[in-house]
Amino acid sequence: MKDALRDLISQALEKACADGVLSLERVPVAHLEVPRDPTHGDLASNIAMSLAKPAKMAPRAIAEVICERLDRSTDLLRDVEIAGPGFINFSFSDDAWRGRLLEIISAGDDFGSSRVGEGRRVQVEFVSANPTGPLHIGHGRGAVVGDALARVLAASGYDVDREYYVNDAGRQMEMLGQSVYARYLELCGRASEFPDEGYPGDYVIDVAKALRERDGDKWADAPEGEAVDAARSFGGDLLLERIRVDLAEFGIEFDCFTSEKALREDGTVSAATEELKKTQHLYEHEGALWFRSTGFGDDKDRTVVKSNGDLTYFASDIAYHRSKFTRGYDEIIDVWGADHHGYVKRVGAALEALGLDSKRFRVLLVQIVNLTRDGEPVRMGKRTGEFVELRQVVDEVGPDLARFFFLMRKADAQLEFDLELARRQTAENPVFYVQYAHTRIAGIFRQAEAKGVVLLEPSLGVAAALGNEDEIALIRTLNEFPEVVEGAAAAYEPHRVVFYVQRLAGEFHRFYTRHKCVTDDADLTAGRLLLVQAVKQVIGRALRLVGVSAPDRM
RNA sequence: GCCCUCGUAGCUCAGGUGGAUAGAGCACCGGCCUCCGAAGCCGGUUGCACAGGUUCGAGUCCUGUCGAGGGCACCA
Repeated sequence: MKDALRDLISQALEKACADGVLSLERVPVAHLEVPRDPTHGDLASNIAMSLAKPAKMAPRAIAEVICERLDRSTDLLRDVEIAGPGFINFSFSDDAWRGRLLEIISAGDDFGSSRVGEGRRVQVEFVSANPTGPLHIGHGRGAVVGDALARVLAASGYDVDREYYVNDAGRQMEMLGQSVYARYLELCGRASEFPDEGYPGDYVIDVAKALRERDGDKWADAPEGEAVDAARSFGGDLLLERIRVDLAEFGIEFDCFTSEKALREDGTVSAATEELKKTQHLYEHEGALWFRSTGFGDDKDRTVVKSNGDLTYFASDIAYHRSKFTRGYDEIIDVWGADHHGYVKRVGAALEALGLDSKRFRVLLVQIVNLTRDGEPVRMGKRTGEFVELRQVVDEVGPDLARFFFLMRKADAQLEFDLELARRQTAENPVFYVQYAHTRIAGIFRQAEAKGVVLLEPSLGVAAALGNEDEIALIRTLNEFPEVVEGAAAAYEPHRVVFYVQRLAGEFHRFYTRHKCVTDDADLTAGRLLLVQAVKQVIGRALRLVGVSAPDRM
């Protein structure tokens, strides 16, 4: 409908130019949007205002010119009016809306999908937590945002891959190895000294136990270096597996896990470093090799090769991101915790230095989750050993609530998660509000079936029974869905889908209390069933789009 | 000190890429089930941190001030 209207406006503008009442170098495409205030029609255009300057005419006069030349021979429009400083407000006819309802139903679960992505390959990298411990609630937020974003992009016609980057090389893993080794020695009844910077969490003991179960006491007498290596690789594998299971139970899966260690071992990192050396953006200082990231807007230059010859983590990062380009992705999205925001510039700088288009690289920063219990902050951190694991939270409140909750804010806003409140609200919360709308509609159909109502094939004739304000308003809201999804994809803001579905559910609940669907009037019943079927379809699709279930019974 | 993200109702948060009279939920008070599930609906009070600027028009863009959180390693 929007496209049809846009065409009508373009025609009117061209006609106006031909008539000589309007002089424009080129006819612009009208921008149409749904007005906040429903009394301002179904769609509003500000085109007259934006043309005021180039056409050297008063906005309202331009609006007049357009309206006079608008083709009204079709039954698309019911009303057109000029309002305020020069808005043109369009109202569609009820017939047009009923026709739209049928289109929505026949599109089925494809309604909401689009092809704006044009099949472009996009990679979403998210979670990417070090396999040095279980996931905590902050990772959960990143996981949910990344997953929902991937789903929204896929629905918008992108070819999406989900990737997890495993930082399994470097110091953190070394500390894990030493920590596990120390616990292992304790279990074997040997003297051990727990490393100062080690991981104190109890899970490390579990890992040590598992190692001992597999290998017995053999590492207790092995050279320490070898034993720590074994502990590290065993622990890393085990913890990564545990992360994978936790995420899978949360409904999140990845297409690909890329190992930093593998990138180092197969020469990807050194190759990227060599490549960078050719660019003149590296220089030597005090025995180390530096990247001149300040040349690309960074605060300070960054080390790539330490003076002892080791490659830094940054070197791996450069190589890893370079590999994303060579793997043929058109767009690269990283979902990072906000505490890593300092790295955005330097990675972008490195890509640019390598001659890659850093505009195709985008970082979505997910802000910190402030965990509280009855308003009191809960301290977290692997270092202190006290933190709330993601799986505890998911077990406590369920995956649907956890997901929904994380998506009720935009990613770059800080979020407070109150465990006690979440637990208490389990019976009464926004997810159930939406899911309840879905089950209510399922209930309507159960009722209809019980009463022996025969469901009719969708047709204009059946839809003809619909026409009151609430019915048309509901269709109008349904119609907004594809644009919401498109907008969410374009802005990388999956939370928009969540807000939309809450609005739709609310509108349905209101409709439900005001109007009965299964009535004595067969025509009205058929029409209303058609309408609520569409509502159920869209709520279901929207919920699944953010990974939340849409049950028929609760 | 420099950088990043943010500042909207008592609290938690939206505000669709600059539009018309800024919205939800929670909380508080009062109503609504002989009728498709009351996990619902209806009614009631308050707000864009502050000061400039850009233009027909700013919660939205720019600058500054104040405030919150985070980041500023040859750590990962």
